[in-house]
Amino acid sequence: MDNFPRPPEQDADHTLRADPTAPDEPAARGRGPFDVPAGLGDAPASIGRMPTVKRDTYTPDSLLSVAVRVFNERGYDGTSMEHLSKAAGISKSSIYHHVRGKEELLRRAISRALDSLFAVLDEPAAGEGRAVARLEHVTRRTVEVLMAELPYVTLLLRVRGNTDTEVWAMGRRREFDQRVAELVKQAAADGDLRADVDARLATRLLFGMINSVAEWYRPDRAVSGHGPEGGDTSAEVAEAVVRTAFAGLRTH
Amino acid sequence: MDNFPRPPEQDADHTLRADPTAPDEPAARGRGPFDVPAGLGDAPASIGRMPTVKRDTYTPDSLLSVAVRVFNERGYDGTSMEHLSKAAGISKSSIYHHVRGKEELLRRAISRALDSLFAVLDEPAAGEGRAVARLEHVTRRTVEVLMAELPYVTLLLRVRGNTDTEVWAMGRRREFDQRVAELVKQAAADGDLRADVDARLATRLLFGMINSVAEWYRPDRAVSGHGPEGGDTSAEVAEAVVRTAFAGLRTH
DNA sequence: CCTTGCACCGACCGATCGTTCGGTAGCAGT
DNA sequence: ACTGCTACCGAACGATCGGTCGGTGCAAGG
Repeated sequence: MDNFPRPPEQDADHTLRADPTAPDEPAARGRGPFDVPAGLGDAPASIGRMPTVKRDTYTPDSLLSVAVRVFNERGYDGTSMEHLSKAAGISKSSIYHHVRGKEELLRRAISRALDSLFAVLDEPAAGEGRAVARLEHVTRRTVEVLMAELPYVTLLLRVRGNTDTEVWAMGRRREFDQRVAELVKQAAADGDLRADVDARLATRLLFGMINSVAEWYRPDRAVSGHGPEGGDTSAEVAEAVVRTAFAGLRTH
Repeated sequence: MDNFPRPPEQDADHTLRADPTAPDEPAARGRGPFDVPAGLGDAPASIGRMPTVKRDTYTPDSLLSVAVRVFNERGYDGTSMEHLSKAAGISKSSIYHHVRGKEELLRRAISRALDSLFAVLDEPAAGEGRAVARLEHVTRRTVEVLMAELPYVTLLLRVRGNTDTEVWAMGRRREFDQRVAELVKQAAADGDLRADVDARLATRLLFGMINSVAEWYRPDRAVSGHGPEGGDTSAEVAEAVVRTAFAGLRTH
């Protein structure tokens, strides 16, 4: 029905593995003093202490980036703390040194996504000019933010509402949606959008197109040069979404 | 970011409920001989036995319809056999009288979705005429099937690849996708689709729009009369998707 | 009346869940 | 040398997981 890359190479069975000591990812690790953890390199600019060299241990944020990757591969409910510890290369109990628990990881990730998305609505171009132009701007920028914060936004889009955190996330997401829906309604009132499709339905279809980018875009494949080989840059995809959504697939 | 109706009214906490005997849904049930199970009424035409009256106990299919509803509310991984037994109004062990286990329920549901979707590609109008017309037909019919088989297709769309069944489902779904992608490529070669958006990307955005219907459509709200109050019928939504995807949101 | 078989049950299984606890090695500051 | 702190560990917690087992009540067939 849709596109997606690899299934997460399969744990064979996901219950009762043959050799329970076999590591999932970052091979045995002697646990010597200076083993660099698995998923560093995307941590925020290290503050204080030794400024550049050595960045060794986990911070809540660097651990988060590992956790979010696993959440997206297996689903939040399908991810155990054991999975996270294997992926991070530290023991299960060590995770609790950095964060309160599994749900805090989810909350941090979703917060980050929501903050980035709401920031789009505060950009000047989202509040000035004709409604249809503001709507196009928000569409373009939302796609760009989605791609820049891909794993965090992806997690947000998949929330089901099973915990308090998830219910809160769904509520804030609905807020964002309604802000955009108002733009659509205004643009329709201006006569800039086709009248034969209801504004609420149009909003939903627009978001359907935008959000679907999270289903197939993989940043490692995007190395600028577009075309059938390399992936596309963020701006190129955003432009294609705007063109397709507003002008349609068909030639005229 | 998108639309959706209610979060599933919250179990408060989802671990360690205050009163472990409190039922989740179909109140206590004295377990008398003629308690009618929770989710009947959408079972296939009852074969054999007493033809009309009495339809009491579960069949694999009627149990499936209950299970799929819960799967969609809580997510597959977030649903325990205990959740299913509460929703069905029978004990956990009784479920195993009808199906082999949790994963068989998933497999049956996904099979049903895939069969319905692939059937669209075998319709005459999907193979005759100009590629762009065939593509429009497949788009329209896929939306209609998605709405008719909503819970089953929704489940398919959310599969993550954690088990063998899920990997198989993702593979078959990719097949469907590629069949449609070929139609897009052909229509682009005919000059009927805009040349400034790559065919692969166009396919993905088209599916993004189609599949997003599963995120917000709720059949109980669709009582024919369209407009701002009642929902829309299947054919009306499908028509709107085709119009929006092929002609775009903007007026010309 | 007796047997058969279906739909269902409570009790229980070992495994795994998220989380807690009591450590310990190594470094910085004094 | 001692203290305090950070980042980590293994072992274990009670709860819950998907699934199995040996029944039980009852309608239908003989």
